[in-house]
Amino acid sequence: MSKYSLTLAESGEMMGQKTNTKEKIIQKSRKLFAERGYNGATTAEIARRVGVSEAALYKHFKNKKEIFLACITPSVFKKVENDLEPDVHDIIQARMDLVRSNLDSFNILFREYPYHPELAKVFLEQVYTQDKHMKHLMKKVANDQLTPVQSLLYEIGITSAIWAILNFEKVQEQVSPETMPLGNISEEIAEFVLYGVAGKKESQ
Amino acid sequence: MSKYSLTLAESGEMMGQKTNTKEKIIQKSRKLFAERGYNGATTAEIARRVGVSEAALYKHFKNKKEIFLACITPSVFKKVENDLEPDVHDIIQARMDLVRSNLDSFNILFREYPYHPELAKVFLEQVYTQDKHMKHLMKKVANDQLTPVQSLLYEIGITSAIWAILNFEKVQEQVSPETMPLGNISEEIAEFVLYGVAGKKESQ
DNA sequence: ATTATCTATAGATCTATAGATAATGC
DNA sequence: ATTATCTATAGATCTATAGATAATGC
Repeated sequence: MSKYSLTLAESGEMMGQKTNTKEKIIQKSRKLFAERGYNGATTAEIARRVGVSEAALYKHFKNKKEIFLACITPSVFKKVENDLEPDVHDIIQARMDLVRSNLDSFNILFREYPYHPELAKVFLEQVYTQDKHMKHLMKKVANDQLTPVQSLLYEIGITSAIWAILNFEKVQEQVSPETMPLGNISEEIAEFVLYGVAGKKESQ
Repeated sequence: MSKYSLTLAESGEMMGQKTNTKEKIIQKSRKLFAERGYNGATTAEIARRVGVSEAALYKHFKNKKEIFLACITPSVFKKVENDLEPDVHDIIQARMDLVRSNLDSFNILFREYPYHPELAKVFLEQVYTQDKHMKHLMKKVANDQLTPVQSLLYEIGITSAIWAILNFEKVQEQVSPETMPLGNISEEIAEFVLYGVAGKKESQ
C-alpha cells in the first residue's frame, strides 16, 4: 500500500467478530461471482462455501440477484486522504492498490455491468472516482488545459489498463511458457501516464 | 476506417452467399455470447436466432463449448499493411477501428477469458498483436528505449483502455442523465499516448 | 442414399419455497 | 416466542440425444 491509498469500505460491520451469516454470504459469493460470473455461480455453490443450506440464503436475501447486488453496491469508496501533495507515482500506485485489493469487485464490475443495468452507475462511480488528487495533478501537469471529457477518459482508461494488466499478470503462466516478469508495473504506468511513449524529454 | 487498418479475418467462407447454417450459428451466437456471456446465452436462444431447432446445432458442433470456441478461435488477424509510414494518430485510429468493428469478439475475450483457459492464448494474441507499426513507432518516439515488457504493457493497456471507453460510450445514457459527448476519442487517446498528461511541451 | 433438419424427451441442474426442527433471548 | 436453520421438493430451465421426417445430389 502507498502512503496515499484508497480502499473500499468494509461493507457492513467489522468482520471476523461474531459469525454474521449475511456478511459471510456476501464475501463468499463476491469471490464466487468474480471467479465464475453471475450465471456461472450457483446458489448451491454459494451455500456450500458459506456452510449453510441453500434455503438459509433466502432468509437473508430475496433472491440470487439481491445477493449479487449486495456484493457490489455497498462498496463505496472510503478515501484515506493525505495531507501530503502526492505525485503521479503515488496516485498511480494508489489506484493500483485500489484495483488490486478489490480485484474481485472490479472483475465483477468490468465483466458484468453491461448485463446488469443496476451496475452501470456503480461501475462509473468506482472506475471514474473523480480522484481529487489525480484530477488536480493532471490539471496542473497539463497546465489547466484538461477538459472534463479528457479527465473522464483518462481516469477510465488508466483504471481499465491497470485492471487488464493485473488480470493478465494472474493468468500469464497459462499463456506464455516463458513467463515474462513484469517488474515494477506501477512505475512503468506512472511514467507512461506522465509523459506518454515519448518519455520525459531531456529538459526534464 | 483509417488508411492503416486491421480487421479480423472473416472466419470461414465469404458470408452472404449461400446460407451456410454453420456460419450462421457462429455469427448469431457470437453476438449472443457478447450480449449475455457464456452461461447467459442458451442453446435454445441460439437456435431461435439462427432459425433452426436446437438439435440442428448439435449436427454442426459437438457441444455448446465448441460453438463458443468457434466464435473466437478462427478470428485471426488479417493485417491490412500499408506502405505509408503511419503516425501515432493512424495507429491509435487503427486500433480503435479494430476494437470497434470487432466489439463482440473483444467483449467475449475480455470478459470470458479468465473462465475459459482455451481463450487465454487467444486473448493475448488478439490484444497484444505485436502491431509492427505500433512497436516500431513507439520505439522511435521513445528513442529505442522501450523494453519488451513496456511494449507489452503499453499495447495491452491501450487496447483495454479503448475497449473500456467504447463500451462506456455505449451504456453512457443509462449512467448519466446529461450524456457527455465524448468527441473525437481517438484524437484524445493518441495525444495522451504520445505525450501523456503532460501534453506536448512548447518545444513542439 | 445421403445429408440436413425436426419433434420429443431424457436427465441434469438451478432457483426458490413450504413446512419441520433446532437455537436463542426474554 | 422468535429467529435461524434444515430437509425435501416443486417447477422451470438447460444441454444433449434418439429416432423420425424432409430435402438434396447422383
